[in-house]
Amino acid sequence: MKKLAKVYAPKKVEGQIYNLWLRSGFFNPDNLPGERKKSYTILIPPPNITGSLHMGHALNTLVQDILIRWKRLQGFRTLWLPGIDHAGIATQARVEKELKKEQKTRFDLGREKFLKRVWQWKKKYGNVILDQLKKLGASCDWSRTRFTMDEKYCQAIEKAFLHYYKKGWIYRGKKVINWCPRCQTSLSDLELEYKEKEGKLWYIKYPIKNQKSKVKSQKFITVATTRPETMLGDMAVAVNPKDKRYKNLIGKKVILPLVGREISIIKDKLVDLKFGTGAVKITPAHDMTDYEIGLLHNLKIIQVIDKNGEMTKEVPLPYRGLASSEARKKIVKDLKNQGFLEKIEDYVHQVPQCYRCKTTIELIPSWQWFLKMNDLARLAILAVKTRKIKFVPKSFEKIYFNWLKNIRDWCVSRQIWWGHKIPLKGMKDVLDTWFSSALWPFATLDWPIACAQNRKGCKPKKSSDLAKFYPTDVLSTDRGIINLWVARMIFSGIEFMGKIPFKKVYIHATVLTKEGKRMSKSLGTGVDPINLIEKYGADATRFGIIYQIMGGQDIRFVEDNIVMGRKFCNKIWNATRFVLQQISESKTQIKIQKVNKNNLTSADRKILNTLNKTVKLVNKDLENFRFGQAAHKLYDFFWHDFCDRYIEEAKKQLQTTNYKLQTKAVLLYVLLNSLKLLHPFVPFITEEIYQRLPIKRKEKCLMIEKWPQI
RNA sequence: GGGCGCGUAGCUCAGUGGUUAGAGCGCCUCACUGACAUUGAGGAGGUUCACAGGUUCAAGUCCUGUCGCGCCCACCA
Repeated sequence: MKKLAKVYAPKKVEGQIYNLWLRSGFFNPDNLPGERKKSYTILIPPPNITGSLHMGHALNTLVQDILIRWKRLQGFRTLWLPGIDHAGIATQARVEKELKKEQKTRFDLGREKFLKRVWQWKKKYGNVILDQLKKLGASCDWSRTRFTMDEKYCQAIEKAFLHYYKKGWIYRGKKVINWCPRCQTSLSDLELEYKEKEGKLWYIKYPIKNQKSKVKSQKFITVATTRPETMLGDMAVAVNPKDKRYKNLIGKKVILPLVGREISIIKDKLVDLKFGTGAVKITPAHDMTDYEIGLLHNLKIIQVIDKNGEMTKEVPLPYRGLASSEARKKIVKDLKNQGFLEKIEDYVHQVPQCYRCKTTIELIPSWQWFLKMNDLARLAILAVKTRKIKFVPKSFEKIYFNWLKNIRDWCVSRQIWWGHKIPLKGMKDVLDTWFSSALWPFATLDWPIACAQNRKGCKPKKSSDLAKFYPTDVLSTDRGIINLWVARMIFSGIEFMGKIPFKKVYIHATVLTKEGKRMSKSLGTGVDPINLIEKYGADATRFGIIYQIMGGQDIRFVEDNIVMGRKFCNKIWNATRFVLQQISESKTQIKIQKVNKNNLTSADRKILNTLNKTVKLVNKDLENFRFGQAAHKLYDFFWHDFCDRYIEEAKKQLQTTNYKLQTKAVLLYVLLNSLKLLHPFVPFITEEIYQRLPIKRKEKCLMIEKWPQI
């Protein structure tokens, strides 16, 4: 037995230990020893191929690794399946940014060459995060790594699309949709970010036609708008039916300034009588609400802004071809000159922008593919209502229900190039990247190939992964994609597999800066977990982070806890040194399995009892996703109960011939069981120590030992 | 505009209505005695838990309101 160094040096052991695990093959459930009848499965939320590890990933990885390692020790057939996401818009935007350095656009290259470029990118950066996860100690089954554009995965997408299509749930239609003029694509409502901007509220006077002029009647109706350039597409002015101010104007015509078009004054409940003047200009082509009002009132749709954010030929000559922002300036100037501008107010409002490139969104009418959401939303709601799927913390179910209850049909087509083609003849569009993500829980397990189709849908072949691992146990993710991703996996799972995709949805805390702000790469407020691992070691980083996760509550990250983690690792190391020193002096074989109950001192009994109690409490905490609480208990047990109290007492007992042997046995017994308990949290150091432990009946790895029984 | 969460020691956070409110980090004093100075022993630090009311025999813990902070949702143009 090699002597342990006085100070634990993580760098010396982490790489070796990770290789030991890889060589063992035990990350793969097929290689696990023993019977292991029950499976336990987690699928990793696939990181984008554009990214590198940040604190959110690190935390999420720890949560999943702790659960998997714990269940593996408990004798489950554990699968933690890793993978990566092609991340349509995000990746495309990223590669376009690279191209920009060469002063090129994707259109300069053309579709084929551009896609070649993206695949090169994928090859280079596709596995960056997954490789970083290994540094954290993630025990994923790398042999099952999936990519959303794998051939098999593409088959799943095709199958799913056609299924919906045949059912009549996917249809093509022209609607007002969110359009990113930079990415040149449609976006779903969930792909917008709202940013507060200081703008103006322009009050514009629309002259009322045919005033057979009774002296007192109004000559104008004034509307307020934040986007005067859209007025060129106005098809009506709407007021609330209850608004007394305008009652006598309903049905009258107004002449649209600058355009000369005659449009009507209509009534609609959707108009808020408290906002602005209570009269709203209705532009069905460039506003969601206006579009809906337009449908109800049979208004024509005239598109005045095109896909490049420029004015179309539907507008009067002076404005044609202008960028919408230029058109705005000119229109305001002209309105002012012609006396139609009543006043301008400062106004702060939320402006939608593209969640990937931050360009301001235009709303334009466009032909797109939509997936009907009514029935699917109902399935998704039911699964959570009936508690088949539980959110932890439960409060997040509200966000989920809220979205599903007010859902609109999902615009699933995108006008980008990087993604899955819509599997119909002659279609150039590609699918929303989230359409493929929605199939993750079963597409990664080789649906539909693993299926024997029958009338009721998919029946997985017995030997397939799909049969063995679906439904999965836990989905752990960030709150930001509850609707974008989680909800869609739930209804997809039920629709295609006839079963929910996972039983629990764990929404982990968000890691904020010390100031309580979001960590952001561009602001330089992010903390790089890889740096922490370099500085303190992976175990210290793991323990320090998880120690702070006390519930759904967001955490403000401070390095202090990582310092604590490092000290704790050193404590584990040195307690081991002590125990090993005692045992190596002894010529007698220590039989830890047979701690003689009759010869125990009160200190012996106490530590054994406390150990049992700790096992029980840690189990309970982990069952309930209380990771921080479990870490606290283990810390207190190991440091205070074991080191401060028992080891100190043991030093005395070791002087007494009567107790000497028994004390050694208890020391080794408690140490071994502590290692097991600690292993999910600090896997490297515990494995390293286990490898050096002089015990009989040793497993190849601590990773596959037996979790302490109570 | 609606919803959710938070405001406890210098910092980051724990605290199932019930004894003198806890931990880690930081700070101070002492101790390098064979596991560990990434340690051990001891200590200071909360006008008592943002503020104001209320329920209760009893409130950091429950209720109402106010202020401050953060997040999510939303078709006020």
